[in-house]
Amino acid sequence: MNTHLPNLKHLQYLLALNEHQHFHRAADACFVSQSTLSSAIIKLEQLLDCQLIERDHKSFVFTAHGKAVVKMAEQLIHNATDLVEFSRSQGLAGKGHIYLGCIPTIAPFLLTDVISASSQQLPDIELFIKEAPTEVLLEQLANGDIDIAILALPIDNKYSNSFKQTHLCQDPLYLVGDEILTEQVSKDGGYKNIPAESVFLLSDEHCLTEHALSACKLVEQSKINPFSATSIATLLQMTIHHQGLTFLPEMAINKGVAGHAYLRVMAMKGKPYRDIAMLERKGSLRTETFKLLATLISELFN
Amino acid sequence: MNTHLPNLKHLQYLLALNEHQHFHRAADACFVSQSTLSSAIIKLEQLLDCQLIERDHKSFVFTAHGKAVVKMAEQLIHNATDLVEFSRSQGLAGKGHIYLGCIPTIAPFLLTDVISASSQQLPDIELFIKEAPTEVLLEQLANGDIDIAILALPIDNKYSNSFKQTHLCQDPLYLVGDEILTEQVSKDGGYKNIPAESVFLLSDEHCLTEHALSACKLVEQSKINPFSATSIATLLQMTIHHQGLTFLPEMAINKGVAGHAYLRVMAMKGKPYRDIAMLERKGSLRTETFKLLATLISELFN
DNA sequence: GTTTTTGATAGAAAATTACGATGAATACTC
DNA sequence: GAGTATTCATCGTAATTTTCTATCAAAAAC
Repeated sequence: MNTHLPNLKHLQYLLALNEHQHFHRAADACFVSQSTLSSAIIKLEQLLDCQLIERDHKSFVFTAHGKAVVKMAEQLIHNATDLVEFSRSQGLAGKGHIYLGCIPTIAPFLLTDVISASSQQLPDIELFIKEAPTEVLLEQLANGDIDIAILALPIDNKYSNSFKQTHLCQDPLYLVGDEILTEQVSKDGGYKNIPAESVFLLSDEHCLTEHALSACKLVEQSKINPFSATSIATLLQMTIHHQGLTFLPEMAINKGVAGHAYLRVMAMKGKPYRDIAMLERKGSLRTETFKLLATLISELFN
Repeated sequence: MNTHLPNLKHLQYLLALNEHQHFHRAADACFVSQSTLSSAIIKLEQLLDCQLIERDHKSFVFTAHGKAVVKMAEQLIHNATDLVEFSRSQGLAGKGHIYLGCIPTIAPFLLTDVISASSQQLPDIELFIKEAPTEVLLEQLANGDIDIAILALPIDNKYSNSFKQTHLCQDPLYLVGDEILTEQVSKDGGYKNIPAESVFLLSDEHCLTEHALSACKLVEQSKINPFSATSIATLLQMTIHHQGLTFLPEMAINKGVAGHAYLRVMAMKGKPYRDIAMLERKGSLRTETFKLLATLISELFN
């Protein structure tokens, strides 16, 4: 807090004076009295400690410096107006920018559809996507880097009770992999007869791994291959190459990722699924807007 | 006059809040009370019609949009501060930008010296030069496009009594040209024995032409070549090529423009000269600054 | 010489901004 | 678990800033 800054309204008066070259007409254009405009200019000159116009009792001219100030003021007013107009559109339901975070095992299968549906049905909303694992998303949501997060439940985090959850859909998990192995598992109803290290999983920060393990009730650590993939694409490549098994969510399969001739896709016992939800901060006032987006996403999957 | 714009001070409060992430510390940094800052933020949110921060009674976070507003506000405050600081330096004696207009028969011989001397002796002044004929300069001076004009007296213009004149120097005129002709003129004390069309002049908008004619008392129109040059360089080329005569000011000759082997330079009868003066608007408050520049220029020529 | 135009000024009114005290909700301490 | 501290919001009042109305002074127009 150092220099005193001018009142933007007074700068607008200056611009009006420059435009109309006449105190009374400029004042009219600003819907204020002539004396208001006159004293505002004087005030500006005092604040800026320099002469903006030279008067000779009947008329006036802008000084060269006055003209330079006008140019700068125009820019300033323009930027300020931008800021206001930009903000105004943000508060209303169904409008504004939404910063949306999404976990990597959802993003590639959900977001293209969401973005195109949203640009159709919610044309006044602009989405800005960030992809990050659950823990990072929760952090970003808590500190305001993103407005909403789309991820798989449950979440368990120091912030989690300051978030509001909106359930979006259930996403079933499937067993995917080598034909012989998938049939073996199907016949046995378990994993005891498959070779060691034949189950491939994503790395630990992906919650999908957790879901898959709890869904298949795989307890023998030896069946799990020590390589851990960091993306579903890599996971599938590893599975194919080593003739192994893995678990994929339906939304990925629907997008054709398991379309490789070698792969078999098989429903699992107990029809396990993951719950996909949208999170927002409880303090947010844009619930209406976010609900519109949530409804749109739900409808895409039901 | 349309949208209401925010108070820049309030935007500064917002920036302080962003920086300190704490109402009380931010308020301290702005030298206001915590309640002032708190209500200023609320006021901003009302004006912008959106949520900038989300509070939960003990703490708060900036929304994604709040962060965007902070970025824009930073830019805005920065520009506003620039405007103020830029202006502040303008009013003081010996400081600021000076927009200086000069006629083309002075500019090339005076300004390089003036600029270098000024940057030495008046380092806080920055000169911006415009070159234009007298009539244009007077117009620009009157409407504030330039702060001061340097030109040859006398001036006679609808604005001229709203200008203040500062005499800078006397600039003697010399007869320049073909050896035989210059000696002829010198011997005769007049122009009756030189060939027709052997006197070369600048075009009419250059006041030097007027000065030259009144100085030499040349009445016979037939002696004047119908070609009229638009610059001293061209004038000299024409004079040399057609073995004619012309008139040049001392400041041009001192800069070596008449250094061509063929040319003779001869003082004229009655030692005619033009008066060089600096003009400013009577309404200007920067007289002190302009006087410093005038003194500097005078000293360069005395 | 009077009227009109134009910008400045003074004093009162209105609006805005700021302050101090208090309150509510939460976290911290012992 | 009661007491203390921290933190931001709120309320009423005070100070400041902005604006208005009316009037003035200078110059131009008629």
